[in-house]
Amino acid sequence: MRIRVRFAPSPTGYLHVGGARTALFNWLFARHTDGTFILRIEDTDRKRSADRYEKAIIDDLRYLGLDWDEGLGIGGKYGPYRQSERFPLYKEYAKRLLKEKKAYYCYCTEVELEARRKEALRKGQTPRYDGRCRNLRKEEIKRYKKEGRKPTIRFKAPKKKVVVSDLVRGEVTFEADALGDFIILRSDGVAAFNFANIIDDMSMEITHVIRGEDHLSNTPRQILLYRALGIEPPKFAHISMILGPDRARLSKRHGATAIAEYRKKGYLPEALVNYLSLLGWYPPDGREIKSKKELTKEFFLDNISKPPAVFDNQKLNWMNGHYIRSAPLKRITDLAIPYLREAGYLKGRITPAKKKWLLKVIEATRTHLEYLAQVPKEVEVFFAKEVKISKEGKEILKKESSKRVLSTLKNKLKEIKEITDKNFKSLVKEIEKETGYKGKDLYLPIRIALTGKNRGPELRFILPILGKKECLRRLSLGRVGK
RNA sequence: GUCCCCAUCGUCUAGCCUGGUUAGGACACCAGGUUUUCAACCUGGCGGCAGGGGUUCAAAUCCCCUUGGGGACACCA
Repeated sequence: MRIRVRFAPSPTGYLHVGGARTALFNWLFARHTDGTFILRIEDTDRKRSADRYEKAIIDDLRYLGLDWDEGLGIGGKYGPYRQSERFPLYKEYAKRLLKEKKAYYCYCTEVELEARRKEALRKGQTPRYDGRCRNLRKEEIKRYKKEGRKPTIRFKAPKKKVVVSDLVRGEVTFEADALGDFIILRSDGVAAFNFANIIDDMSMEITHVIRGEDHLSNTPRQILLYRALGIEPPKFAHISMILGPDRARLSKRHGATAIAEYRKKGYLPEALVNYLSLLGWYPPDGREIKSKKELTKEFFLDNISKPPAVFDNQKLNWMNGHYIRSAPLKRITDLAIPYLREAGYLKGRITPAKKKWLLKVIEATRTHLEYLAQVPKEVEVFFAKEVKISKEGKEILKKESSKRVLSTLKNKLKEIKEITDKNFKSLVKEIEKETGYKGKDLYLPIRIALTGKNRGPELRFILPILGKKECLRRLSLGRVGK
């Protein structure tokens, strides 16, 4: 049988790293097994769901390159793939359970329920529905109806031990009285999560449910529902949570958690995917840098690790930097252009000559990058109109040796047509020969006079990128080099 | 509070299932090399089996307890 897995986000917020990791694991498993990856939207909470989130989630999945074979925007024979369009189906199954006496109407109001819940919590008891509406007498029902109460439908949870057989955790046993009768259809007729979820998994013939560990304790409820419907449940794999540095569940207060934020900051999809793949999974050969193709080949549910994983931004940054350095220069340059525009360094159309120049600028600076939003800061020296020299820099320029090096450089520059990658070396050699200075005495004054800073991109990049004219202009700024 | 999950360097983790390893790798950190600087890169170093009981000739590995962390207990998903 062909493997069918799904990613089923609810559109109540942006795709965050945890969701992305779940989507990725599902995707990898589907691709590894040549199965089907399905995207389904769980929007039964009409109040919190929003179209813009649905759109954003789709954008982010596309950005990560996690394409789906069936579902939203694609269709398929198991559709519709939006739960809000499947309400009749849930109702039908709820009615069936009602008829089979496996569910019942409950007339308790939200206010009553909440009060009882709080009371139980206060007393240190497990908050659980007491089943008081299980056997309502006719007159009671009449009275409630008269009061205008709209009933929910509750599932009669059998008081039996439930064993969840989990692919990553093994057999997990839940005690018989751990759960009360839970709501499957709300008073407004909309299915509750546990119900809609299993009806869809069942009717979409999902074979493996790979999801966050926070769903592990939902699973016994769902298994009970499968049993009541006489259906074999899918296989479950609960992957551990992603934590912040303080070991609390990762959330906004830990900083960036939305994939969209990482995208905006200029994280490459392959870096994000690669880093996320390492959160709770380990490649058999121990080599961590992996393309999506390799990940697909090697990913299997066996080597998923159980303990929760702390999200390490430093490692992500390192990995993103690695991909920035090893990607084709042209691609990184193209990706950097929007950031340069935003910084005001680039305006209008980019001529081929300008593009060529930009490639060099990125080549000179990419080794310093962790993410693309850092580009403007790194390339500043090439765009600055003025050269601001630090106090220490001024001290160095005051030295007799510096003055001689710079005036020689100036003269040499005037003699040549243009400074290029090729003649840079010989130019420096000539200055060295003529002045007798080398090393720091030779290079540092040039760097400072040209950029104002004593660190930055390599000089062999700086001179050709600035060009003869700009070099001479900068040398004459602030009476330097006279 | 009750139930469930988890526990190897600061972090991600390999090793655990099928006891015998100098407990391995990656990020970070430190040092050296390379480079005119920084970065990148290369080499080396620092650093860990939460604690306590068992079982066994032998325990990171199997069992129990403690501790710690996380999750769930909604007309949220």
